[in-house]
Amino acid sequence: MDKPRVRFAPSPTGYLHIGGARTALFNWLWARRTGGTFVMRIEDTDRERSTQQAVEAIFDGMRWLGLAWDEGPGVGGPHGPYFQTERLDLYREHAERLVREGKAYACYCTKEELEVQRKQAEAEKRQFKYPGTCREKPYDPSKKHVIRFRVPETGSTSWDDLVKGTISTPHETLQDEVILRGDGIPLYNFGVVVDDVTMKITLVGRGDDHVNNTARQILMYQALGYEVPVFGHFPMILGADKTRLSKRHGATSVTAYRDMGYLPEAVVNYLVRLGWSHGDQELFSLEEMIQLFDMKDVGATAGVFNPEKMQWVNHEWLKRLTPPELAKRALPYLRAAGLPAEDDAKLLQVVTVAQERARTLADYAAQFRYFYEPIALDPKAKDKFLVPANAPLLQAVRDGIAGMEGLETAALEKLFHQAAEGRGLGVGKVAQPVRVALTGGTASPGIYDVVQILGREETLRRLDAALKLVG
RNA sequence: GGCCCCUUCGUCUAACGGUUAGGACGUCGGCCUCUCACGUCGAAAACAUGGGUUCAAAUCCCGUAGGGGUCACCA
Repeated sequence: MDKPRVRFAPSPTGYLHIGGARTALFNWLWARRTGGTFVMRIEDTDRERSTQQAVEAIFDGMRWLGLAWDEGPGVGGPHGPYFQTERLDLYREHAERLVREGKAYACYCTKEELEVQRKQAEAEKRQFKYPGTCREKPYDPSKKHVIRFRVPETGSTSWDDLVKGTISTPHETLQDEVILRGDGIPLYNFGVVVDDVTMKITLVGRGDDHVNNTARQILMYQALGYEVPVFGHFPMILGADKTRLSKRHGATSVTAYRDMGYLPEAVVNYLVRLGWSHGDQELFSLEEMIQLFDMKDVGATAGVFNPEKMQWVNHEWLKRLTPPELAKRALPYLRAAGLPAEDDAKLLQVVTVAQERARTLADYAAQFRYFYEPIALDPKAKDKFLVPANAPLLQAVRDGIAGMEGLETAALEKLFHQAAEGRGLGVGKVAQPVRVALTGGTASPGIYDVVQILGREETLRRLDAALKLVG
């Protein structure tokens, strides 16, 4: 059997969104898994809404996720061009052939005429369906016309959907739809069929919302005399209110998650688990997914996008990075937050302590500003811990650090313990005031780590400032 | 409204006729501990509903309800 050929065919009307990314991912995984080919095609026939900017945004998102295409824009391939607007001749040829064979016909009805009929049907509470007005009229290319596809009036078309099983569509619910507009631009269903045929696509994996297009497309394949591919329809991704995921549910573009400090590994991992699973396993590398993914394991039910779980997945991936790798990835986020971070030993220390504490790379900047900037003293923390009673403790720590050779953990530990025990206190009683003095708040990484990252000079400066404040 | 699809903890899901219905996120509690987090232990939490079929149904069939999708010279 030939290797599968799959495709991702977005319309460049906006950024790459979560749902599109998952569709792309499933197709990509299948291609990688089977040694097949992943084709990228841009469906830009809606000239009003398609933009070059959106094309770039989609490519950008795909590249970030690590989903490279084997054929398509940029990489070329034997079945191009890969933009529909560059394939207009192909659609016309196919449409004309259908007209010649009587499987399609020219329709001279105007939009206005049809609109009147549609209104009429609506008024009579009737389902509007193109009545076949031009079905038997002779072909006159000199008159303004569109091409309509002739659909059987009875019977039904069914197919064995890879994820949903057998689906059947009665022909009476279909109509003679327009496949080619007067200006030669194909309509969606026709463009898809001609392209999938000429690009030799063997498996069409796409969103659930295309189920109702499938029978008409199959009818077109048959009219054209081409082999029908296998179809698989992935369930929708929903928002918390169980309606289709959209902007009002929050961020929906994959690049928004990049900007929020998510790792592509995590986004892909989360997305693959939305509609697919492998036993109890939650974490998958791209390599593991490729090995384990199977279209047959894709579930049939729509899934709610859960930002909390994606954050958890992100944290898991963050925890798996080595500190140098983490530093490299975190640096741009610290910079973006206006922090004077460098790719140096200090950054390595910061990301190491942040690794278990922050769930996104953006959190590294948000939560650990005080390693790079003067502290923002939390008033409540100040009132509770920077009080005269704690002055001797702060002083003891300050003097101890001032007199230390280095800042080894063991030495710091000894200092804090002595300061506490000498007064019959627990270490926490010392650590908290110091923590407030050094970080401005009551929650931070281990206090010895904080001292080491800040360094002796800065630690002493902050302790002195706190002592002054205490009075 | 017509047609199509879907229905297991709040959420993602496992189960492929026989399980105390499992795991994960989230939530709550214990432990660990210099705070936070991590880790760890534990708890609460689901088969939409009514009929069949079967010795046996979350699993198969039918109905009902609920949800989603789609009905363009958009994609």
